[in-house]
Formats: sequence, C-alpha cells, structure tokens
Amino acid sequence: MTPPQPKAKLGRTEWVLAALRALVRGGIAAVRVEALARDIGATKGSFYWHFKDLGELHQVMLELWEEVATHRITAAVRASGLDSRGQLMLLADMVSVPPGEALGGIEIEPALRDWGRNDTRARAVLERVDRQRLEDLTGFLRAAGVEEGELLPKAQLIYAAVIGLEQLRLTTGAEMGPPLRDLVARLTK
Amino acid sequence: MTPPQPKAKLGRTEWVLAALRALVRGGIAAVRVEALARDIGATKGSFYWHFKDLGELHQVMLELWEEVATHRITAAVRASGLDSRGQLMLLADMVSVPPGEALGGIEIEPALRDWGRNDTRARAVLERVDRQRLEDLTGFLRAAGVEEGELLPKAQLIYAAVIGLEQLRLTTGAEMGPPLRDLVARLTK
DNA sequence: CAATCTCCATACGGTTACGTATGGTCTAGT
DNA sequence: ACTAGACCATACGTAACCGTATGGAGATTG
Repeated sequence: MTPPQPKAKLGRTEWVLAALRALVRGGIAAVRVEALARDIGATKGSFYWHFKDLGELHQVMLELWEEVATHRITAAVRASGLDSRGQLMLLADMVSVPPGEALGGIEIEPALRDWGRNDTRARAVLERVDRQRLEDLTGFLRAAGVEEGELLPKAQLIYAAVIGLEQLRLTTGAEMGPPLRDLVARLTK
Repeated sequence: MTPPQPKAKLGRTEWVLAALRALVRGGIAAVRVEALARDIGATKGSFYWHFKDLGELHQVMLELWEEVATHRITAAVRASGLDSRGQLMLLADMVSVPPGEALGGIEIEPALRDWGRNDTRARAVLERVDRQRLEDLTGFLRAAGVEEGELLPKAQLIYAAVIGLEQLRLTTGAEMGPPLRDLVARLTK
C-alpha cells in the first residue's frame, strides 16, 4: 500500500539524524531543540512529544553511534572474507568514512570525540568503542603474525594514526590511505 | 617597591588565561564572559573595559596559542642541541604537554583542535600551525637521512600519531612515549 | 458519527547570556 | 586638596533557549 505519505510524519529518527548533523556542524552546543525544529520544519511541540528532554536525545544519539561504530563495522569486516591485512585496511576506511547509508554520510567520529572530551556520558561510550576497536585490532595483528608483546603498542599506534590522520585532513588535507597502508605493511612485516 | 599588591589588579592576561582554562574544561562554548568573571572574581564591567567583545578575546587567545605552539616550541627544540632523533622526541613531548610555564600547564591542544572544527578563525590558525610543524618534521627527517620522496608521508604519519595518541590518552589511557619512540626509530632506520 | 488516540503548533514563564550605560572608587599628577 | 583618568561594579534592555501547558487537526476504532 504505502500511500505517498503527503504529510511525511516525523519520528524519533528524523530528530536524531538532525541532531547528528548539528553535532557535526557545530558541536554538541549546536544540538538545540529549537534549532533542530527549524532545521526539519517542525516546532518544539513535536520534539517534546518524542523525547522527554535534551538528555534523552543525547542518550539516543550515543546509543546509535555506539551500535554503528562497533557492532556493524566489525561485523562487516568479519564478513568481508579478506585476509588479515585487507581487514585492517577495511577497518581503517570504515572508521574514517563511517556508514554512509546508516547515518546519511556524515562524518560523526571527530565530532563525537570532541563531545567526549567534555561530557561524561559521551566519554563513557568512547571508552567502550576505543577499547573494542583496539581489541579487534590486536586480534587482526595476531592473525597477521605479530608477536604477542608487540600487539598492544602496535594496535595503539595504528589506531592513533587513524584518528590523527582524520584530524589532519581538516587542516592540511592529508589523505589517510597511503600512509596507513605503509604503516600497516611496516608493522606486520 | 612591589607593594604586596593587596588589590591584585586585573589585566588582559588574567582574562585570557581564564578563557583558556575554560576552553580546556568545556570547549569554546564554556568561554563566556560572566562565567569567566565568576572564575576570577570580577564582573563583566572589567571584561568589557579590557576587550571590545567576546570576538576580541577569541582572537587574542588564538594569537597567543599560535605564538606558543610554533615559535617558542621550535625555538626550544633548535636550542636543545640534541641530534635529529632526540629533537623529534622533544618535539613530540612538547606538543603533547605544552609549555607549562607560559600557559599554566594546561593541555590546550586538543581543545583548540576541537574549536577549529567549528570555527573558521580557529581553523585558520590550526592550519598554519600544522603546516609549520610538518615542515619542521620533514626538516628533521631529512637531517636523519630519510629519502626525499618519503619525507612528507612519514612526517604526516608521525604527526598524526602524536595527535591520535593524545586523544587515546583520554579514553584508554595510552602512553605516547614508547609507541612514538618505536615509530620514529622504525621510520628513520 | 462519536470517542479516542496520536502527533504537533502555539503560548507562556523562567533562566542565562551578551553588550551597553552609568556611576563609583582608587591612584597619579599638579 | 583637586582633578583626570584608569579600572570596575551594578543595573538595564534584548535575545535565545529550555521545558511545560494547552488546545487542535487527522486518523482510527467501535
């Protein structure tokens, strides 16, 4: 059936997506009820029907991102069927340009990392995501034949390079592909 | 001479330092006139005598940081008399824990990088600082005997690792010393 | 067709912040 | 002592935002 929805009802999803866009554009301070309402062509009345308050929106944003940043990514990597080095590359790419489909092609990661510097709840989520990714990385490195004692330092180094290159792209426009490939090759040889 | 300053006059400096503290604690959104006034025990009257508005304070903050982040650091590195590898280490350390004396021992760098994601003026400063540091890094790498074609990628990689490890310290508590030493050794060998 | 539930617009009170205006205090110079 | 200027406190007007309250339009059900 699917009537051509002439009214285009709003749901929590639209608000969350608008909130993530605002987060990317102007940090968590830009995630304001009335600004989001203007963005999606609604009013506060709608927001406060879908959410208890801003805190609940924040929580939903964090839950959604944690889900996407960990489970979905690593699941896709595992299902790729690539070898260890290929999985490492894929992981890096997905971290740098996160799920276009799921979240509208926004680069959320740096904005959320900024958020985590000042907000306790966001930092808690970031800690879990970082720990999870480091575990995955060490797993891949182990599978690539890296000695046990070198696993954590090398994983930290690779992950730090991903995060850092992400930042450098903003200012110097550095590409992350080649340097990362080089680093991984160097560390797994 | 030097009466025990029972009144402790305020100058622009106190306001800028308070502003940088607030920036580190809560991002640029926390740099608010009345909040800073409460922090240093004054009122808005004083602020608006020393500064035209918030924009001028922001500009002063950026100018001060740019000066410290580039000139003073590289000058100190040059004056250290260390060899190329030693200079690289020193540079990394100073970036991670910037001038304790000059700015009260605050770690400004990540906060300012956050700021640069959303503010045009801050991003312009960041671009200059990053470019400058990358130039210095390539210089050091060249002096360490790295081939010409490998200079920029390796410099980007080292610098990205510094930035990334800085971020990782917040969540996973990773130390930056050992991994960085390892990376530099690996890249300059 | 009435009752009801879902979803949203509007209006309101309270808070917080910016920037200005104005007057007060303290010091220095004469 | 008088005065001018530096420095700052207080009070004000304006704007933006949060969260609530209330009512209304549209669909849904009996």
